[in-house]
Amino acid sequence: MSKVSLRDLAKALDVSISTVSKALRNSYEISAETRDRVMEAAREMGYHPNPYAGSLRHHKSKTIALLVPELTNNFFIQAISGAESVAQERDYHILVYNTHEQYQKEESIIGHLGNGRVDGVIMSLTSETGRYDHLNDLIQSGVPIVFFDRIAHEIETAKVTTDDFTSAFNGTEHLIRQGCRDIAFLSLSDSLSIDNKRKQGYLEALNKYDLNLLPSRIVRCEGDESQTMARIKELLSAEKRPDAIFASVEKLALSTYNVAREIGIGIPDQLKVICFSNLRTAPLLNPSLTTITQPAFQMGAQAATILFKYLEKKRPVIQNENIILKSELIPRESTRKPG
Amino acid sequence: MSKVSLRDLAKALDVSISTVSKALRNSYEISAETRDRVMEAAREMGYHPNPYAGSLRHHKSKTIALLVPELTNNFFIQAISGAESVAQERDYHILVYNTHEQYQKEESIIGHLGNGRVDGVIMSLTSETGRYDHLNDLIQSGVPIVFFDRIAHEIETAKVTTDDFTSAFNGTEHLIRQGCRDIAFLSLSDSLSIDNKRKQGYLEALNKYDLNLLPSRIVRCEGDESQTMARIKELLSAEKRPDAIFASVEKLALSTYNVAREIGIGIPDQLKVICFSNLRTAPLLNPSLTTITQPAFQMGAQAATILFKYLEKKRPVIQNENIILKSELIPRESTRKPG
DNA sequence: ATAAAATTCGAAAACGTTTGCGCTACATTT
DNA sequence: AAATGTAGCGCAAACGTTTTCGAATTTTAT
Repeated sequence: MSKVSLRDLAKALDVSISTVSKALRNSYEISAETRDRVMEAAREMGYHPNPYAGSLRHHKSKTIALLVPELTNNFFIQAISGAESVAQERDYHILVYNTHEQYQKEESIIGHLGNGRVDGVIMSLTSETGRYDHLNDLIQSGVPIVFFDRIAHEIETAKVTTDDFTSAFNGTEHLIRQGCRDIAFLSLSDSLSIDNKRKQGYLEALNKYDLNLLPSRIVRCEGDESQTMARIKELLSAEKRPDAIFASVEKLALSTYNVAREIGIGIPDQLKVICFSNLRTAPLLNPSLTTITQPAFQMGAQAATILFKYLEKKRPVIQNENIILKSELIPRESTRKPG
Repeated sequence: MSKVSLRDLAKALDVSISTVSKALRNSYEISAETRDRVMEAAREMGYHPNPYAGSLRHHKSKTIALLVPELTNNFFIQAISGAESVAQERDYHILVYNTHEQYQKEESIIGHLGNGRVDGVIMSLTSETGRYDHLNDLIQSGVPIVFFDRIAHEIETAKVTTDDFTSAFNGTEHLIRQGCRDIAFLSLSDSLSIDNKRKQGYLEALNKYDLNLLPSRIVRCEGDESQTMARIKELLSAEKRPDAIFASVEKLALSTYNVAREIGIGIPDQLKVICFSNLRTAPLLNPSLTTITQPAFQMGAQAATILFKYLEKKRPVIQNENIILKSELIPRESTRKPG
């Protein structure tokens, strides 16, 4: 019942270990007769090869790591799900790590990955991550990385993102067309690639329509839920408050909903809200939420596909490549024009 | 830059491999001086031990597997997150697998886990799972399993669940007190432990209040989104439709919302809805959704804690144990009494 | 018939660790 | 001065595979 090794099989069949090994891998060196005997015995005794012995021999683990800054997040979960589905097809295993938006954790986890534990890494950066030595070291040690969404431009490898600039531009333009003239932008972190792209798209749209910007309209929301709620409440309680909110990420929009409800601001009449989001319940919210929805599942699947393509090579060095998928702007009640 | 092994260190320092190994593990056999030299060199040359070599030696992988029937599901994600957080504390690694509600996948994945790849397993069953041979085999081969939520009563091990019967009873009672007299129950699968417990709690409440049950009021919703939508639409379009829906799982409640909106049934006035759910946006829905919320994060964390407790032992055989955590009924608009 | 070639298998090294044991110096005890 | 003890280190086996190479046997060719 317990572990059965090649040696056990060999002993039971009175052949050598190497014969058993070869028979199981269908080597031409082994006669059909012995092969069948071995196969039969292997099934019967419930033999499963020890994966780590093989890994040791081949310097391949058939395992990849997936690092995300948050687990309880619809976007990242869908991305993980996408990567998982293509990994499952290829009989790869996935180690999942939560970096909790902390650079220190990211660095520590990456440090545990460079010694053969995984063949490759798919990841999205922490909002704190500003230096990339740990990542370069990992790549130098022969473990390729594919980034998705929150990428490091500085590193030469494949990156799967969405058209953040254009989407943010379109989203902002949408707000303007719905009559907004004073749009605030809720951002997560200054060091985040996507956040900056989105901010620039937002600014570009303001520029196109000659809307001038108060510096206080760009609000960085770091910290936990209560802290961001406080920042948003401050913004919305001011005597001249914005007439729209562009939230860079989903949770900031939800916080906005909560604050608006708390201090009695009506959406969309007094405040319009749009955000990047993969919330399945966006259509069911009160009011239903206008979203820019990223193809999260496809992003994860794409990242995995690229990684596996390179893993098949002998020395996998991933070429610089930018895969940019399109997000979809879905207008709903939260940005409805009055009347 | 690339892989550096004990051998490389030994060569560089002109000592034996075993000296290096012992020095790094702070063995008393090694002098403080050489220990420091070794440590220094290890840091300098960027040595990280190959985990699989150690696994091979120790028959321990410092890795556990997590099997869930769905990934894009708030409950399971929170549970995974809980397990991940305690695993990270103890420097364990987590392999995540999605069984996609398919028995065949569950069986196949479990088959890949019995050969030393993982030290233990935390899992929730597929809605298809009716036989448990694969799980018993795994346990027999020395890999302990801890179940959470969707458990197998037939297997002697630790199981982390919630008070499904009581919660369902209370939820149903809540509906009755809000004036409902014809409550339908939306179920996922007949073979699922939790589903049956919940159904029984529901029936018990009907019984207590002498409400007799039409058989057509228990609706099994298998298949994909469109199929369950069809079943629900059928239920709600009948000339005598129920005045409340108790959804066994979150997604059935959301489907109910969609159907109600589609065919113009007002919640809560014409139909009240309650469900088991870990949706963070439940308070923001239109109308806000009354939920029975399971302590998903804690369930995952508990399951992991128990597993690790046993993994520290030499021969980890987990004793039969039922940990039952309490869910919380949170009344909201979707079950509000008229007037 | 013998030589050559093909078939089938086993011995052993290797992957990178850990660890029990033995060996060498030297220090300490009688 | 001999006997014993100890500190510090290296040898080698082991974990479970895969794979190269050579040995043994059988088949085929001459």
